[in-house]
Amino acid sequence: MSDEPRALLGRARGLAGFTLGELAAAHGVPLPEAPTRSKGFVGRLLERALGASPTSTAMTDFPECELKTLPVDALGRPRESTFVCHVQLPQLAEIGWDDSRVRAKLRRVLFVPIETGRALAQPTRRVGQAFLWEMSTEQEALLRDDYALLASRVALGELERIDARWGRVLQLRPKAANARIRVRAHDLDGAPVRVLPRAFYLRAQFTAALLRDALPLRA
DNA sequence: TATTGATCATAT
DNA sequence: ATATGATCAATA
Repeated sequence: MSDEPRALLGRARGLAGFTLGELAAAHGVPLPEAPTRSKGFVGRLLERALGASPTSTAMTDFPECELKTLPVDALGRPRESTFVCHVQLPQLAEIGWDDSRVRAKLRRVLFVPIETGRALAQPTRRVGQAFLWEMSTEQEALLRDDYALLASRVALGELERIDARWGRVLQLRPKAANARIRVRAHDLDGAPVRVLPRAFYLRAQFTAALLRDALPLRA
């Protein structure tokens, strides 16, 4: 690998300790007024702070690295799952793990923890210690198994039986503006059907493990 | 309280 | 309509 990911990590670590308010001010970004209306704000702010091309058509935010903010509580535990990518339902059955978008996205990830919580107003939330993750053999085996399970059940026409409980580390959940949105898919006979869009997510328990491996607590 | 299913903003 | 950035809010 080039040293780009390392350089990026260094820059991300330089942001540790700053509040989102400070970061927004430094980049001339207005802070959203309603927290519920600002779901993607943190991610876009960090992209900007780290110089990712906002309109990158590439698979990942940076040539060799995907950027993900990670909301954590006061104890440093992830508060949410992590979105990976939409599922291409019509093609899922034909795309194996090795060629999947999930694997491409997760090849190398720069995680930036952000301390978040109901009691913490967005401008006062702080950036934590960023870390770089590349999946281990064991982690990839877990991801591959979950992907294979989900893909095979979809191929069997059982999409509607799949819920967020499936998968040990990788799950399939709705991903849409609302529950009435539909996308094209097809049933076992190849007949077109319209279904709620789904996406792959990493379970919070999984990213918690990544955090522990990367930033072990010290006494 | 942890997790699932639903939702919101922005851009192409 | 699709993709990326996610978090909200109802439920188990």
